[in-house]
Amino acid sequence: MVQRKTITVDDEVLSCCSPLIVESLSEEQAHDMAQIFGALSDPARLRMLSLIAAQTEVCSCALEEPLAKSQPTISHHTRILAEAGLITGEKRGRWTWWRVVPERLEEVGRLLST
Amino acid sequence: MVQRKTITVDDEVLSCCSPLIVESLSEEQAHDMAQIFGALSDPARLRMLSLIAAQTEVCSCALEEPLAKSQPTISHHTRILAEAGLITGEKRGRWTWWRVVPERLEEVGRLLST
DNA sequence: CCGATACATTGACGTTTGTCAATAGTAAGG
DNA sequence: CCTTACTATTGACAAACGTCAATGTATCGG
Repeated sequence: MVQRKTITVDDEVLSCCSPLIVESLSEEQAHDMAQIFGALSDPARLRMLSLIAAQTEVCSCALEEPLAKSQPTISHHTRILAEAGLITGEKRGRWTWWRVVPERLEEVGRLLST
Repeated sequence: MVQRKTITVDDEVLSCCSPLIVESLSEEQAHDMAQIFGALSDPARLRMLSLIAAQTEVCSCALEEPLAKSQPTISHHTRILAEAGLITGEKRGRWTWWRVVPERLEEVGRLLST
């Protein structure tokens, strides 16, 4: 399933401390980090992320209304957040339940720390 | 000067702890945060940021070669990073010297911390 | 089975973004 | 001044992005 897939480059980028500050980024590292921050660079996705974080578990249907976006758009955004490893989706019955990945948020946050 | 301008919304977004996790984001907050993360969502800008961070002060002319981009493109990216408050430019003589704003990086990083 | 429900995928459209050539602005040196 | 050097701005163009209608897929209830 797409929602459970994590991009292949996480470990290389986030394993250590802060490659952004410590060393000069390679093109690959920069590309991978850009993808992660790109997932955070849209208002709808940020609000979506905070909505999911507010409750511990949210199904896609509960996002459509507060974000005022169509169902395909919601699905599109959850996919992008999931591919960045920021949320995980578990399909139970007809619903897909989303939750944030706190460790991942911490990791990304540490990218900006000295 | 454009390089010294900081966007007006910084305080509202970054003053407290972590609005992303704590509360549900307003459209304005989400828009402003998205702009900041958007500045970090490009490989060229990330490498540029790490190049500036590596040395303490860099002039634009020293970025053109390692990034392999044209001069207008470099100027474009420095502008975006500066408008996000991540770097500051000081014009001395003919050169514009860029440096990172560590506190700002910390602030942005804390947005992702719980 | 069949209809309904939740979600994903596809295709299309307008907008934004990254890029560079060309041009303009500004500061230093003769 | 006039020229040279560094940077910003403008305009143009292709690629990427956000959005939604239409369609597809899978799951539950009857």
